[in-house]
Amino acid sequence: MSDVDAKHLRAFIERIEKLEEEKKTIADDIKDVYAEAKGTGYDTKVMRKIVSLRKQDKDKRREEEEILDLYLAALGMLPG
Amino acid sequence: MSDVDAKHLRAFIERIEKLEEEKKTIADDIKDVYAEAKGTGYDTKVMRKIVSLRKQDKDKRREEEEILDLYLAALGMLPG
Amino acid sequence: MSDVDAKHLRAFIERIEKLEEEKKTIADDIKDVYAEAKGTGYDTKVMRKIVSLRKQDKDKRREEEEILDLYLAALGMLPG
Amino acid sequence: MSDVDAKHLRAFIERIEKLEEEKKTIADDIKDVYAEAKGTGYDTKVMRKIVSLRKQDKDKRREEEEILDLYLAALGMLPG
DNA sequence: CACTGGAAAATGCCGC
DNA sequence: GCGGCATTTTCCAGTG
Repeated sequence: MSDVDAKHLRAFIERIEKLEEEKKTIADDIKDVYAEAKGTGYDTKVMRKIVSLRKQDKDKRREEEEILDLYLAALGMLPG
Repeated sequence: MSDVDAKHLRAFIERIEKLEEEKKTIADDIKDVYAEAKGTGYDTKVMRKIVSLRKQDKDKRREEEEILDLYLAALGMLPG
Repeated sequence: MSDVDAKHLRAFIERIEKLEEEKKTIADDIKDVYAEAKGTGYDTKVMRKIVSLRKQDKDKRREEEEILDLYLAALGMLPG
Repeated sequence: MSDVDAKHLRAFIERIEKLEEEKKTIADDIKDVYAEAKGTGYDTKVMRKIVSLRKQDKDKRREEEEILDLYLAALGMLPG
């Protein structure tokens, strides 16, 4: 591997590591919020379940749009 | 649960969801970097290994510093 | 490890391997059904999406029941 | 899509869902065996490794037999 | 501190 | 043959 390649690879690695750090920071922030909520008396287990259910709603809606696109594409490709 | 509580809980949930979204954005960015690296010919599996190893190094170093601090603290030699 | 232990472990491993085989058989059956459907003109991508959405429905319903239990438990209303 | 087609599609979907359920049942059975093994003191991580290695062996042996068959066929020495 | 449940990573599969 | 996608497996934090 040439020096140039090595530099290139190193740049990629460093970009990733920087992003990973940012991601970790946010993950810690999330933990903090749960901890704060717990500190004011909320049940984190319930909270996590709520967050999870709401996420499922979003995901499902997104997928329903996808399948609609699939249907439309299928209809657009019919000979008639 | 009173209205005030409900509002409070809702605020926590929304903070979490916002953070989760940010986290997802960054995770996607990381994927993009890997994809870009792959597009220029790098093996992402190897790259992931490198990132992982370097992370272990970092964690190890951090841990060693913590232990050192513990020793220093025990000896009453820490400025704090 | 004693001979008895070795036998015991071996028995566990073999039970697992047998089950894994059965699982693979069923996975292959599923593939066959998709292939058959494709052969009669259906779009497998659409089919997979349908199956996936219906599965989400089921999962979500199950989770909603779980969170209901959590609520009831929190209110001290669960016979547990 | 005609009613007949709809019925046909529905039948395919239901066959798949039934098989998926069976697959899930077996997957759960496997989990149970691991749990039982764990309960009697075995390290499931090690067990998983063993199962995985043995699977690789099996796959490798199968592949080698296939290659052998190819050779034999090329030489006109296969009974089929 | 062991266990469960959820996130992340790795693998395999399908369609193009 | 490859890229994207889904499944599976692995890992880790949170909980009791």
